[in-house]
Amino acid sequence: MKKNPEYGVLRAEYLQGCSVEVALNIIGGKWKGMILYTLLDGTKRFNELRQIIPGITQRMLTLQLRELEDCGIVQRVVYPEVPPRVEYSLTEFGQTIKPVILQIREWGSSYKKAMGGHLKQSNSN
Amino acid sequence: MKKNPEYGVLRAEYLQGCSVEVALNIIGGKWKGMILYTLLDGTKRFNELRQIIPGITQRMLTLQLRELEDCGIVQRVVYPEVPPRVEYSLTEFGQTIKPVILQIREWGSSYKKAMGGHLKQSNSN
DNA sequence: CGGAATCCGCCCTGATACTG
DNA sequence: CAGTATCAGGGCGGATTCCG
Repeated sequence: MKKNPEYGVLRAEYLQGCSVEVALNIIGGKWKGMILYTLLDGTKRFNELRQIIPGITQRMLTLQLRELEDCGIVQRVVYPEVPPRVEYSLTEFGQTIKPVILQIREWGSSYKKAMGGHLKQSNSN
Repeated sequence: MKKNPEYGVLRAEYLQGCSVEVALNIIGGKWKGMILYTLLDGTKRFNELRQIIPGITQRMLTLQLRELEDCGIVQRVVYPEVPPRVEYSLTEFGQTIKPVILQIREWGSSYKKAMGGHLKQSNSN
């Protein structure tokens, strides 16, 4: 999901595959979920996102935001100021992903609870 | 999520990160979603999965199933027959992922509907 | 039938430096 | 502040071969 150099254009590849694949192409990946989860909270500036999401590099944040923008999920607004200010937020359609992300989070939480005690201490070998 | 050579052991890395990341580590990736979606339907044999999931290679199916097994989401049952028969199914806890996958599919479906008409024909340039 | 093992290319990702 | 440019490495994933 990262070959077309033309930004701001919904690419056909985002619509390939069954519905499950289409959705996971958008919210899957290493950073997309966290970015979207962060944006559920409301509009965020670039460096805000960088601080909230642990471990993400500037490059990756930029690239992933571009893809989400291309998907029509995230909106990017540039304010012509000095120093520049860029704000990211969910688009109107992007808002519809909120219950999905929240349910994913809930399941992840229950998974941690269920599996937290099952960690083998055999890695002390 | 693919370095530990010891199978059948829940690895700590599956529990790292916030709940959203934990969940997406399990259902994200290129094939996991489709595999889980297929298994929602019930127990499947190895080659059944291979036929149902378009484009997956034997290697990838094996690797992804192993990871899902390590996560405690998928159960692998080997029948000592000739020729061998191996059946995969969701574990009891794995069943809890069903509403998540279904909601992901639903969102993907609405995404296709919403964006299907927005494809730029500008690639005819 | 259901794998395991090996080889290998590509691209994803990180690190670093530079810019408007 | 919010990027872009460039380079380098590692691992993801495909193709192929072999096995019980």
